[in-house]
Amino acid sequence: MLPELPSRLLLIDDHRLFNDGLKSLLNEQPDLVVCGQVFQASEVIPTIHLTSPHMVLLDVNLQGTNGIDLGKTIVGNYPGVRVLMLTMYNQPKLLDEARRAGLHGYLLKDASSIDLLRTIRTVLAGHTYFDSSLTDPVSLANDPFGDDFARRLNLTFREVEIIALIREGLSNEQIAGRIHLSIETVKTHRKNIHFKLGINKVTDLIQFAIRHSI
Amino acid sequence: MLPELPSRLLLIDDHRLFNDGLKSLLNEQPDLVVCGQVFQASEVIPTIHLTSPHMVLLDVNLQGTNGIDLGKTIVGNYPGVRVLMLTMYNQPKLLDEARRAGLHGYLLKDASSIDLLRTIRTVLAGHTYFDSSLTDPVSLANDPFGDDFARRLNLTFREVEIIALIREGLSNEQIAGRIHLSIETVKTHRKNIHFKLGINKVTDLIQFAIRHSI
DNA sequence: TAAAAAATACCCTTTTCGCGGTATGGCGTT
DNA sequence: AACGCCATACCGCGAAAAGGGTATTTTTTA
Repeated sequence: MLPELPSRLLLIDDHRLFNDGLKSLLNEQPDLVVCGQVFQASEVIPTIHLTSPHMVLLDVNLQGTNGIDLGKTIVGNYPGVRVLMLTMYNQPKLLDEARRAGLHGYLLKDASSIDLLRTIRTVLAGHTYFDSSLTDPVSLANDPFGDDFARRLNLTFREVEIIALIREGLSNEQIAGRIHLSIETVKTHRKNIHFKLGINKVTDLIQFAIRHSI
Repeated sequence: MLPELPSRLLLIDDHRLFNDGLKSLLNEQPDLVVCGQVFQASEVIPTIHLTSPHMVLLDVNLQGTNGIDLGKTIVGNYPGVRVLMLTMYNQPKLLDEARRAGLHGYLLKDASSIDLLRTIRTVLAGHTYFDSSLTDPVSLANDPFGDDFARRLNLTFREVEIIALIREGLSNEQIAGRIHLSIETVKTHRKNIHFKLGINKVTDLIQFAIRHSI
C-alpha cells in the first residue's frame, strides 16, 4: 500500500522552550513534520507562503499581536490551512472567540503528549476540537492531572513553594522574608519557573497557579 | 429592660478605603462601635492594650506581616478577643490556615453588608464562622453575585474592560494599543481600579478577576 | 442647566520585575 | 571521580508597575 505523505506543520509561538519541546515530540511522528518555526507575528504570513503548511499550531499569546486575530486572518486567506490554537490559559472567553473566529481547534498547552497528538490528527482530518475541559467549570476545579503537574513540568519543590507565595500576592522581598532566603535567590527561582513554564509575566504565573490549584 | 452595652470592634487593615467603608457601615449599628483603626501591624498589640476590643476585624494581607500569624498571636495572648479575618481573596488554603490557627471566623470582603454584620454578630456571640462559599469549588464557579459585582464595587465599564485585558496578560502599553488609548490613561484607570478594590498589585487584580470571571 | 461622574492625558518618583549573566556548595547517581 | 540537578546568592540593566499628583473634556444625571 502507498505510504501517505506526512502532513506539514508550522509552529508559531514566541515561547522558544515550548516550541522546541513540541518540535522534538513531533519529530518522533512519521506522519507529521515540522515545516517551519516562527517566533514573530510579522513572519507568519511570509512563512506560510514559503512552506505551504497543512496546519498551523498557533499560540494565543503572541507578543504584540492577538493570536486569535492572526488565526482568523490565516483561516480567511488560506482556506486549506488548518489552525489549532494552543494556550497556557484556561480562558473560556478566548475559547469562544476562537470558535467564533472559525478556527479549527483550541487546546491547553499542558495537555498530555497523547492528547496533543490526537488533537493534531483530529484537526488535520478536517474536524474541529475545542478542549471540553475548558468549558466545564467543575472539571476545572477537579484538575484530573492533580499533583502530577509539577513532575510533568519538572518543577522542583522550592519552585512550587514559591509559585504558591507569588499567588498569595507576595513580592520577591516578602517571599524572601517568609521563607528566609535572599531576595536574589527568589529572583533566580522565579527566572527558572518562567523558563520552565514558558511564560514571562506574573499574570501568566497567577493564572497557571490557579489552574493547578497551587 | 437594660440596654446592652455596645461591642467594641478594632479594625486592622492597611486598605484605608475598605476600613473607612466598614467604619461607616458599623456607625449605623447601635450595638457595634469602632474603638480603633490600625493601619500597621506594629500598632496592633499596643492598640489592643489601649482599647480592649471585644473583637478584631483583621485583614489577611497586612503589609509586611502575615495576617494569620498576627491573628494567632491575638488569639493566644488575648483569649477574650474574638478574631474575624477578612480577605479579598478566595483562597481555601488561607481559610484552612485560619481555622487551624484557632481564629474565630473568615469572611470575604465583598460579602454583602447584611452578611458581614450577621457574621460579626455570630462571631461576637461566641460562635465561629468560616464562609462556606470559600470551601465549595462549585459555588465558586457560579458566583452568585454574577455581573453585579461591578455595580457593588462602583467599577465603571472602562475599568472592567481594562481588568479583563490585564487578566489576559497584557501590559499597559499593549492595552493602550488594543483599545486605542494613551498609556497614561491606562495607568490612570489602573490606579483607580486599585483604589476601588483596595489592592495594590497585579497579582491581587488577577485573582479578583478570576474570582469574578471577568 | 448646573453638578457629578467618567474618560481622557500628562508629570514625576520609587519600587518591583524581567532578563542576561556568573558562581558555589550539597547531594545523589553512574 | 565526574556529572547532573538543586538550592543558594550576587551583579547590572532596562522595562514595567505602583503611587503621588494635576487637569481637561465629555457624558450622565439630578
